[in-house]
Amino acid sequence: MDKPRIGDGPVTLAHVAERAGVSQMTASRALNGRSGVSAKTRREVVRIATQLGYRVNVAARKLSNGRSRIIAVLAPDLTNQFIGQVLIGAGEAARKVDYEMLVYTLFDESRRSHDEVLRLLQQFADGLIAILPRGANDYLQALYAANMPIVMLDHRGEFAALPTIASNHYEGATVAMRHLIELGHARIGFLTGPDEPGAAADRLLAYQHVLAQHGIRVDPQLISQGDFTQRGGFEAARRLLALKRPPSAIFAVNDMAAFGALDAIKDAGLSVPHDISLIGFDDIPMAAQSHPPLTTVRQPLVWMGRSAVNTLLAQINGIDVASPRVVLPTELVVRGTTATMRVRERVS
Amino acid sequence: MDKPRIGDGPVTLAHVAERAGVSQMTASRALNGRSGVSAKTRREVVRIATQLGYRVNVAARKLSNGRSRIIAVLAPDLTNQFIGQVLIGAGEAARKVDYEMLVYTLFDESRRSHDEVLRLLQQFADGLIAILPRGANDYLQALYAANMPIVMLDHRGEFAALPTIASNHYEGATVAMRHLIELGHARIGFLTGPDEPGAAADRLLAYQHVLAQHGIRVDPQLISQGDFTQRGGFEAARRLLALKRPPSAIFAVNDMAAFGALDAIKDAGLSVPHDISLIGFDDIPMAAQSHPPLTTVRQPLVWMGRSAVNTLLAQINGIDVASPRVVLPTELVVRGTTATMRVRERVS
DNA sequence: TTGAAAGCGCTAACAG
DNA sequence: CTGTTAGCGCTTTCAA
Repeated sequence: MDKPRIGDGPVTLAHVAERAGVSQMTASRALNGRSGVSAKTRREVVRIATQLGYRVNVAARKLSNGRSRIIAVLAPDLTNQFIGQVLIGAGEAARKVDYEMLVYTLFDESRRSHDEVLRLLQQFADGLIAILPRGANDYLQALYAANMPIVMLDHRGEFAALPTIASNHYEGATVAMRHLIELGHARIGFLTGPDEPGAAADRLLAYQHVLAQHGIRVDPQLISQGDFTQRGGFEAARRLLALKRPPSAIFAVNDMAAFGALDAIKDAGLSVPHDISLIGFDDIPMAAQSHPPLTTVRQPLVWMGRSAVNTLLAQINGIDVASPRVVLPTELVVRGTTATMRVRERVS
Repeated sequence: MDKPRIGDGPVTLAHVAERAGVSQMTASRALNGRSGVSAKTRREVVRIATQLGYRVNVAARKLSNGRSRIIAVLAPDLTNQFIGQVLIGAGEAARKVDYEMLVYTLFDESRRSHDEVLRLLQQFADGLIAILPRGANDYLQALYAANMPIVMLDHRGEFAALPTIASNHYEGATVAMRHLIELGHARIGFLTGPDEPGAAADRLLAYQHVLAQHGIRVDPQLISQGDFTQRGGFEAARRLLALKRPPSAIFAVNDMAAFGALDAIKDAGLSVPHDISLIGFDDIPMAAQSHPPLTTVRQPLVWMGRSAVNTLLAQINGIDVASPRVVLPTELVVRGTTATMRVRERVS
C-alpha cells in the first residue's frame, strides 16, 4: 500500500529518514553500511528504504561526494564485435561490485574536443576505460592530463605510464605460426593491416621470426597488405592466390580479414582447409559461426574488459596499481580452417 | 597564462562570475542564452568562460534543474552491427543539438531489476531510447510506468502507446520478393527466425502474400527455420538445399542468416548468384563486404536512430508527438547475390 | 550512536 | 538588467 506512486517523484533519503524517525545522516549511514549506527536502527532504516523502493540519486551523490559508482567507457566504434566483447566483460565486472557502466562513443562527425568529452565523463563517472581508435594520439595527451582514474585498452607508445590492459600478440601469433608449421606448411602467407606500429606489427614480427626459426625464408611476396576489414582481407588474399607459387596456408592479422580471405579462397575454387589452411586472430564470436568455423588466436576479450574494470577500481580506491601494463595470455583455438598440408597432387 | 591548471579542480560558474564581476545568476543567464542580460555583459561573461575553459557540471544542473542534456540508450547487445548503426544515427543527431548520448547495456548476468536500471537512467538522463531484446516484455511495463520521455525502437504489441520508430518490414520484404520473381524465380525458399510475432513475422507474411499474388503455391517445405544467426542460417539453408526440389532463390529473414546461407550454398558446391540467388534483410555494414556482396533490403538504421532522438527531444521539450509510431521506408539494395534464374541445364 | 549545519554547482523564483 | 535567496539530494564535518 505504501508503494511510491509514480508521479510523486522519486523517493529521497529525506522520505526514508522521516519515515524511520531518524535523521538523514543516520539513514545515510545505515544504507551505506557505515559504522556509527546501531544494528537495530540500521535494520529498520533498510527495511523502510526497501519498502519505499528508495535508490540513491547518483547525481546528488556525485555532487556531494565526488562518487557516483559509475564507470565510463570511451569507445570509438560500436559496430565491431571486438569491442562488444570487451564491454561484456567490463559491464559484468562493474555490476558485480555494484558499479554501473556507461558507454560514450566517439564519432568523427561530432565535433567534440577531447577536453569537452573528458570533462563530461568526469562529471558523472568515477573512472574511465579508454578504447582509442588507431591513430587517435591527440586524445592521449588529454587523457594523460585528465585528473581522473583511467585505464587504457591495448595502448602503448607515448604516455606509456597510462595503465593498460593488453594481450600477448607476439606470443599468440607465434603459437599460430607453429601450428601451421607443425601441420606441414612452409609456404605461409600473411595478411597485414595498415603499416603502423602496434598490435598488428607484433603479429607480423612473430610471423617473420617463427619462419626464420624454422629456416624458412621470409618471402616478401607472401606478405599482403589489408586493412583489418573483410573486404581488405579478400583483396589481400586474392593477391596471394594469384602468385605463381601461392601459399598453402594464410595467417590473417585479424578475424575479419580472415573472413575475407575465406571468401577469396572459396571464390578461387579452392577448399578450406583441404587446399589451403587459414588462421585468424581475435576470436570474435563470428569466428565460431563461419563455415568452416575459423581457427584463430583467442584474445581474452571478456577477460580484458573485466581486468580493465578491476584495475580501474583499484585506482579509484587509491590502491597503487602494481604494473601499469597488464598483458593477458592468448590461446590458439583450433577449429575447422586448418589441416595437414596435403601433398600437391595436381599437375601445375 | 590563465588556463586552469589541472589539479585546481574544474572551473565553476562561481569562478566565472567572480572573474567577470557579476553574480552567478547573471553568468548563468549569459552562458545559457537566456534573456535579461545586456549584450555587453553577456559578451564579457562568455569571453571569460571561454578563456577559463568553463563547462557546466551536468550533475549539478540535473540536480537543480532536472535537465542534463543527456539522452540515454538502453541496448541489449553491443556485438551486433544493427544496433551499432542505430547508435551512430542517434549519437549524431543528439550531438548536433548539443545533447550527449550515453549507452547502457543489458546483460543477462547482471541482476538488475528494471526499476533499478530505469531509475538510474532517469537520474542523469533527460530521456531514454529503448532497444529491447526480443521477449523482454517485462521491461515494457516498467518503461510504460516510468515517468520520463521514452522512445522505443521497433516495438509493437502491448503498450502500443509508447512512441516507436520502426521500419516497414512488410513493404521491404514485398519488394525483395518481387525482385526475385522478376528475375524469374518461382521456387523461393524463406529462412525464418524463431516463431514469434514481430518484424520477422511481417517479412514472412510478405513472402507468402507475394507468392500467392503471383499464383505460386506456398510450399511449407520451403520455409526453413533459423534464429537470426549465421549458424542458424547455415543450417536452415542446408535443409533447403537438401530438398528433392531445392529452391532457385532464398530470402533470408536477416543479413546474418543470409551469410550463413551463403556459406551453405558455397559448401554445396553451388555458386551465388549463378546457381542460387540470395537476398537478406537489414543491410548491416557487413552486407557490402561479403563476396559476392549481399543483395538485401535496407532498413534505414542510421535514420531510425536520428529519428528516435528527434522524437525524444520533442517529448522532452513538451511537444506532443503527433504519431506514436513512425514507420520509415525500406529500400532494396541490389548487389551481387541475385541474378536471373538460369534455365536448369543439369540433368537431375 | 545520533543529529545539525554547511556545502557540492547550479538554476528557479523572487526581489530590486 | 541584475542580484539575492533558497533548494535540488546527498554527504562531510563537527557537535552532542
